[in-house]
Amino acid sequence: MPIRELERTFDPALVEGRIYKAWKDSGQFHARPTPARKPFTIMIPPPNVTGILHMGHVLDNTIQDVVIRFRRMQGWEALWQPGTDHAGIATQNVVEKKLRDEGTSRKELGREEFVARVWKWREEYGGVIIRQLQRLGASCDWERERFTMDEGLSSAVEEAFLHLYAKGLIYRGHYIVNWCPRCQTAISDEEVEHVDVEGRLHFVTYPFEIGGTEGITVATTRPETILGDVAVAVNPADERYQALIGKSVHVPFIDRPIPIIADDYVEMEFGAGALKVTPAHDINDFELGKRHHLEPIVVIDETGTMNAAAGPFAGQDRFVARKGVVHRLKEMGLLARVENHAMSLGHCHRCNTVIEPLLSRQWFVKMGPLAEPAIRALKSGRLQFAPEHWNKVYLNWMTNIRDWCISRQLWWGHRIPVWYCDQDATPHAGRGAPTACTICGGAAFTQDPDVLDTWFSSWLWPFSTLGWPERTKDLDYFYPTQYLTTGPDIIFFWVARMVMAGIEFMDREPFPVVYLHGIVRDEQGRKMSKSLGNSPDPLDLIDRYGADALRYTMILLTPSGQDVLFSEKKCEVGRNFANKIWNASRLALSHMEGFDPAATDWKTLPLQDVDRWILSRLDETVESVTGSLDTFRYNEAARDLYEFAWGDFCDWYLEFAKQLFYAEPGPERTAAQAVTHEVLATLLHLLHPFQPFITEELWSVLPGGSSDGASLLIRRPWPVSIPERRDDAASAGVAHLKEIITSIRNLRIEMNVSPGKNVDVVLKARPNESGILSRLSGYVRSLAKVGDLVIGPEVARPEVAAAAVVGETEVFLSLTGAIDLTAESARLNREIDKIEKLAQSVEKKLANEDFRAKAPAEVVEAEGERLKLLRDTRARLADNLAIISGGAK
RNA sequence: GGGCGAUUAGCUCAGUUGGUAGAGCACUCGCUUCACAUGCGAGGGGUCACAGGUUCGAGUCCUGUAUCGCCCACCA
Repeated sequence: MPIRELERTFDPALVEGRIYKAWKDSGQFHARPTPARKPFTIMIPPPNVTGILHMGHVLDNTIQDVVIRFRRMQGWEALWQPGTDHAGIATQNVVEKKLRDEGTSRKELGREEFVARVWKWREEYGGVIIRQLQRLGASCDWERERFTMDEGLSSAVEEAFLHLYAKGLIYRGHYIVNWCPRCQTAISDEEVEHVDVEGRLHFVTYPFEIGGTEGITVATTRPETILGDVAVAVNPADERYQALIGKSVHVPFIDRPIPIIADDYVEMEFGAGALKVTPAHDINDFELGKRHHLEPIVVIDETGTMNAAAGPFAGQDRFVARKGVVHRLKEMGLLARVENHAMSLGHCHRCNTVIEPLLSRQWFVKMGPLAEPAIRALKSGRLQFAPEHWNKVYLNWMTNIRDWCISRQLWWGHRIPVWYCDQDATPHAGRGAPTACTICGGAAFTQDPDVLDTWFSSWLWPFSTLGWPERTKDLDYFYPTQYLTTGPDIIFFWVARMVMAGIEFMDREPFPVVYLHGIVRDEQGRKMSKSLGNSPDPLDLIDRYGADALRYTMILLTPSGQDVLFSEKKCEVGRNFANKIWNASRLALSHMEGFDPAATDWKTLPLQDVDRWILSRLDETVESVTGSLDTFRYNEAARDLYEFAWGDFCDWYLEFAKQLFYAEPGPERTAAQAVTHEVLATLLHLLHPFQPFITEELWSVLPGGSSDGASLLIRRPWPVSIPERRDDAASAGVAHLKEIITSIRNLRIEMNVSPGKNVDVVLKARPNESGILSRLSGYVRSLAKVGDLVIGPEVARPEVAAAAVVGETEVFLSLTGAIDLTAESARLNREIDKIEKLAQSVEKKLANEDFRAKAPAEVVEAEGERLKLLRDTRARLADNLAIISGGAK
């Protein structure tokens, strides 16, 4: 193809849309049960339906797309299952905000109408993130897109609930839960984010007599909960309080008499050694209260406001009340002192409101029985994390697991499939209301108003998306999946729970391997967030740098499991690399006229040393990239490709090949075309998972490539290693050649030879190297701009010359005109010093008897060889120095 | 309180069985040479956090220390 048909600079905007359409139209993303092939299944971590693409998604989905394309090319029936998560709280919040802007509210609309509005919102905006993923190049099987509120997935949720209910693993009860006063719902322990804060520890005296100031002093960080106190507790072994145990004191403000009780739980050393007991608003106090049969008193309601039981503070916000309580205590002389106190405070994962521990009636899943087999799965090796230190994190959580609060006081979500008899409140679990109450025979029922935690649907994702509870063909074929990758932030929310669900409902772990990548941070190492404004918009980056560049940069930047410090400028690496590939292809294509890869007979092609060398390097690259992808070292694969494509193919091979490209047509020229074509074609295959758009585009214009649906690069086979291609002798020869060329270029600059001027060079080489160097002499001439070139074992040194030693070859740059002898001798002295230092360190090593005796023979031998070479090099350089010095007089 | 990760060139980071320390960016010098200035060529720059230990040999293995970061945890 004539080169003018490809733009001088790669422009992603011109190709991305067209290529993506070609993939989708060809149906190449669609996976179906194929008996002849093995399934390779990846489940997309379903993004929030409210979400917009952020850098974390970019990393996550790029890795997955690299993997799925790699496996697809390897011949697996590769399914990447996409979809979105209904995200109960997040979505409800978004729609509620919209209603507020419209001047109405959820409660005004009523439940049914509100849910209808959420669905409508989802129709309008829910697809944003899906379209964004497509722009990134994600090759999901979009025909299979699922949503956690779909009919099928909802049915799976009911099935799971009823199954666990029947087994006695779901129960309902009054417990202290994490309550978000803003979202006005209970949340699970995992949804609470603990933040270290500097709190205040208030030492409050509870008087023996009403109105008195003599009493027992307790320490508390939450003075407003004083109103709900039912006891003061001390340690039974604490001598200070022995006499007081069993006596009673009065709660300030409301003068309620409460007992002083003894319990081991109280730490004598902490605070005042005495603890106020508020069972309704503290998890520990709740347990303590149960042990001592104390009735909890609720003083804070579900909006975080003090209720009627809070006496004088009723109606105040909890934090306003705290200030008021402290102020009044001081006035009453009951505040002994206040200390600063470092503590950690729970916040709502969704809205960052301070969590209120609240006594309420909720549904729970009993986790112990589910965790046990999930622990065994890891210990037996059927499940592994990568990097493996996450195994410990998983095990630690699993072994200390607590029951899962699954009910949410929301309207958007899967409603709990339990109906209560209107007469006697007996609960009945089932699909739809029962016909008659099993206890009283009543026929009127009301469904539980609460919905289930969003993760109660997400944890079923690996099989619910494939049809469960129906035993579909897809489910049989594609479950279990082969691989999961996600961020460590959802290891408990999602990963661990999927393992438990997979084992419980499918009798099989959902995946054998979980790869956890790092978190994308900004350059200062801060987490990217909306409020900090430090998160670039990935779509904007795609517009400016291209999806290929963004993908490649993210992969290159992400070593296994480490966090990534991202900045926009780093996208330039990926962009420049894409452009390099583009231009190398332009060069190659401009010399392909008349070349037909199908007609290539490799057996008769007159391959040269440089051809054998680049084919060797290509084969090494195929092997290393495949190996790295197999072992989740994506950044290493990307780096190896970068080095091969840029450092070997572009910098050297294409420069070598130009010699023949511009030569007369003939077998040698055809060989150069064939090798260039082969290397480029293979390179495009290897790069395709990382840079799908540009590689697909170039493949479509490469001879033998095609853009028709059948031979899209996305469906081409992954290159395999061809060991016969390796040629160590040619590789060593070319390595030597490159060093010599570099050395001549260096001498030219050191000697101030102008870039445009030819120089004459003499290479004095060992007999065994003269042959290959002579064969390669044309490359020395063109790449180092050499005029006369003499090569041989017995060649004469030019009279006026700058010299260098490369391996066992002496390089002489003939300088006919003026030579700066001072500069040259200074340079030689520097070189000699460098060699001398190296030689001395090797000598010292070899002089060590222990080294000679204990190190492996081949290491000792290699060091010996090295010393010989160093000494030889030094001697030759010294000779030249002597000649220079002689000539200088 | 427990666990984990990090500490290598000015910056961001690679470095998988221990055997002569690497890349990109930045920097210096020189080049618009017929694929590419998103480029080409040649360079400078590192007691691999610190202290011990194992070893003929340690960035790499072991122990400890320091600093930073993350996760888990019911001392109010």
